[in-house]
Amino acid sequence: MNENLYSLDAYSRSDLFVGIAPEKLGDIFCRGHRCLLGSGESLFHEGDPALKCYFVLKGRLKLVKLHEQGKEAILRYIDSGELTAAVSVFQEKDYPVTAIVVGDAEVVGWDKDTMLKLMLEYAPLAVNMLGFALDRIDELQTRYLELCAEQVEQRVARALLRIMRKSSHKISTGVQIDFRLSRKDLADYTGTTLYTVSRTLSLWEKKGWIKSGREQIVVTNPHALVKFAEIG
Amino acid sequence: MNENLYSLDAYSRSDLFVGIAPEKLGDIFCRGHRCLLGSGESLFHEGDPALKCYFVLKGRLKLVKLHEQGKEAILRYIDSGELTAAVSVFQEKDYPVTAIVVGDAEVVGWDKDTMLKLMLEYAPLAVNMLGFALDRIDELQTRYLELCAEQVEQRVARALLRIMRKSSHKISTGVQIDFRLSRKDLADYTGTTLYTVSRTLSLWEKKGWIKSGREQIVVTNPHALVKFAEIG
DNA sequence: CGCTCTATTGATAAACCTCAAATACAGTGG
DNA sequence: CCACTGTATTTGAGGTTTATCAATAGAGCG
Repeated sequence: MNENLYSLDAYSRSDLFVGIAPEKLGDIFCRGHRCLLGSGESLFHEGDPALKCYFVLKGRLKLVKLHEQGKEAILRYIDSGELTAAVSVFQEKDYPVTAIVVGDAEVVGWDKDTMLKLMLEYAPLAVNMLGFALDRIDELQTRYLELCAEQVEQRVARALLRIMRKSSHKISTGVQIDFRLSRKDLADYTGTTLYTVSRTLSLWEKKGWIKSGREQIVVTNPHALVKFAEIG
Repeated sequence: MNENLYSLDAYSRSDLFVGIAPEKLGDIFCRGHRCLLGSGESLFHEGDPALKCYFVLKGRLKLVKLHEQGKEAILRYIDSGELTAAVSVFQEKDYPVTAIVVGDAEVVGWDKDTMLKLMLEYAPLAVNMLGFALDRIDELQTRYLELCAEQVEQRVARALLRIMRKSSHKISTGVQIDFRLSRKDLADYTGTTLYTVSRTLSLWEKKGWIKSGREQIVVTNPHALVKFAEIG
């Protein structure tokens, strides 16, 4: 029962369910399938038939898109309280991206039919989903422009700040990223190489803007980083 | 009356209105504001309060996003039969992009309230909009990956093909892009400079893949271009 | 015909990637 | 507690891609 309560809590905190009576959340919850996942597991894979969409109850997913020559781009981190793979509901397509679990995670999945029924039954759900889709378009467009117009260091700064604003906690020395984030991850997120990210972070460490270790970063001077991200 | 018929025709051909009875289109049409636009005019500008969303009846829009240092990215061309600025309906935000008219165009705009009423009255409209939003996310993600992983020439090839598939017509010597497309446009679309695009097109012209003039391109060997776009 | 905008092309420089090798670190099992 | 092993990270050197700058040529328009 504790588990159920926990999950319902994650539901009700999410903006996805704004406008839906809290007592209905149990119903929505029951009609999906719960799933526990370990670090590095993939929830769905690019090219698989898109059968379900998922709500993250706990933990985090990394959405990546793969390129032929082995390169990959991190499109987004999906924190708990967020929905992903909404495509599955509307189109008879394969997943266009891969979702990889970061740390441990717990998700609920609904298949196409169930989700369609839920959307008809709980109208705000569809509207909220459209709202989120538009948010994601905006974010992608912004990052697309940054990738076009800015140099690597500036993009890394923006990436680090974007991740920090979404998933970090204060510690004595600064603001720490909540999850394991390697140089390679940051590189894939910003369209560069792990070498360049490493050099960049080393430089910032010398300047006292950050403090970084193995797959782990603390931003010690967010203000300086913000300024740099804006001016370049 | 001829004009009305023309416009209704554009409506009914658009996938946006799938699921809505054709005889209702007149009603939807009447509740928006028609607007004729000349080449280079901007329909809305990044940073303006987002009051309306627009359906393109005729002509074409260019969606651009501007960067501080004068650079700009072309996010998308919007052909007739497509909707843009759906953000305006859902969020109290400013437009995140600028829409510039390419050639001459005719659009219909609905303000937020009208659009919300229409969506409630004609349910398929909301669902179709969500479907299109998801399509756009997919396209942006794909282009984002390409920008991360591919070199300039490959990206230019993909861009030219993407534009060709959407807006071209056959002529005796090949497939001609429907609208004026400068080297600068292609550069802004692919995240490079007009110089590099010029060099690339010159090369392809020597190879006999294209035939280009001032703001105008004919693809004479689409097959070769497709192959190049895939292999790089 | 002259004006303006677009395109071409060469030379140069900058940013960044690639490769290679060394080093640091976390986790594991003795 | 320590050595061991597999990653992650750092850093240098060198090369490639692509941007930048500059100058010229060409095309369309009044």
